Amino acid sequence: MYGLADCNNFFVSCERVFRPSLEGRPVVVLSNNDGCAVARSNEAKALGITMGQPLFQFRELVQRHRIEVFSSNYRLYSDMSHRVHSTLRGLVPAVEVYSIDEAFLDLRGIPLEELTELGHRISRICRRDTGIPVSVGIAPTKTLAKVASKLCKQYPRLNGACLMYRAEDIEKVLRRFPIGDVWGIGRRYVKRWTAAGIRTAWDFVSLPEEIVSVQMGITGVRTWRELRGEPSIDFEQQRSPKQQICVSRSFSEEITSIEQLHGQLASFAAQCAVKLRTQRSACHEAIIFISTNRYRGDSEQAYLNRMTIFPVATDSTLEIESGVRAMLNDCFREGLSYKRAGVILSGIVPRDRVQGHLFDSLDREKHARLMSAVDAVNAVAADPWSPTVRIASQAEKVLNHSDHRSPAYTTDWNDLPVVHI
DNA sequence: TCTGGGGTCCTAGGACCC
DNA sequence: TCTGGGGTCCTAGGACCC
Repeated sequence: MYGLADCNNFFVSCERVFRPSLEGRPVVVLSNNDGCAVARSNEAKALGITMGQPLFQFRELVQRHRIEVFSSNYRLYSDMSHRVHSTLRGLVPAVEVYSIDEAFLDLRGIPLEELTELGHRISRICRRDTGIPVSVGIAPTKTLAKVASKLCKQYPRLNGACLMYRAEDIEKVLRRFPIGDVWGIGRRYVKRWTAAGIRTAWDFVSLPEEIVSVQMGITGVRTWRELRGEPSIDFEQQRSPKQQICVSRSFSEEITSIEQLHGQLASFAAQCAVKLRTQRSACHEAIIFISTNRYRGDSEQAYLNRMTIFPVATDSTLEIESGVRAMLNDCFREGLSYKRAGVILSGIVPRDRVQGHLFDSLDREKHARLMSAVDAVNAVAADPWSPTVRIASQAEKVLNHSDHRSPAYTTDWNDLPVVHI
């Protein structure tokens, strides 16, 4: 049996831990740049605010219902996420961290009759030790565990845990479960299946395997099998290193000068490099892209990008940034207004297995020593957007709105709150 | 006026190898 | 008229996830 522990309205719950007076009130957390709603309390959902809805579309609701609005505060959320995950590790044999607010639990070997109580215990202890409400779904496969955890949210009477394993119970649930809510079936497939009269998860599992295979390939067949109770998606305890690392942002204002754009891209490059070093990798490729505001119909649109190849895989901020600078000089077009840009690193290999190069002229030892010194100093400051030590081309100012940011309560003592009552 | 960011996996087709 | 067989690697695009 597998479990899925899913934090309820996670970002909102994080804010509520430190502002208990927000309990019972409508709360929304916004995406970067204060653009869209990315987390909503149940009260905010009830007011009709949808996932990903732009703030300007529901400003009036905010006023009318005194909705509490927050900019996203990832330092707080990722620290709270670590707390939840480590709490879970203390309660079950193995945990697969799936996302910032979800973890799969390996429950093989635990007697069936103990599972419901275990689920409730997990939910209770997470709440007690971290302040975060957690829904625990338990079922024979990961996909069904996901279904079960959704039921917890739908039915408060389940008290945070739902065990689902008897065939007749599963059928009863799947018959009422919209196909689009199934893990692995997204918008495109919903459209296709609905057009064919397949609306519920039960309709889907009742299809012959060949049809699913032809329409959706092997990934669809896995989902189909999982819904039928056959485990087909591996449980992966340790996280594999990322194969691609990206930092990108929309700017709060449009940028026209190459110098200003360079400052932002240099910051993105530096943050990418930190992520790369944190996972002890090096990269063979860097890509940049710059683009205009895609929502503006009244000006010229462009999406420009370049790639650089490093013959010897690198994790040096200096080397990556100089590649970024060259690419920007190459693709920048005068006269456009840029709204979004990003840096992507790929061709990622483990740092201790970097292939050397006969004609390499760089003193890699020296770069490595410098980078680890820089990382050590910046780790103390904790804020990736204003590091203590940075290369000169990095912008000092982030061109980003975050007008409703809460303090980084748990990680930064410079940021400690005034008193909230 | 205002519209997020960061990832993964699979497949088909082309280039290339012997 | 008839034109082999068996592979690998890479890339772009499409789907998905949170």
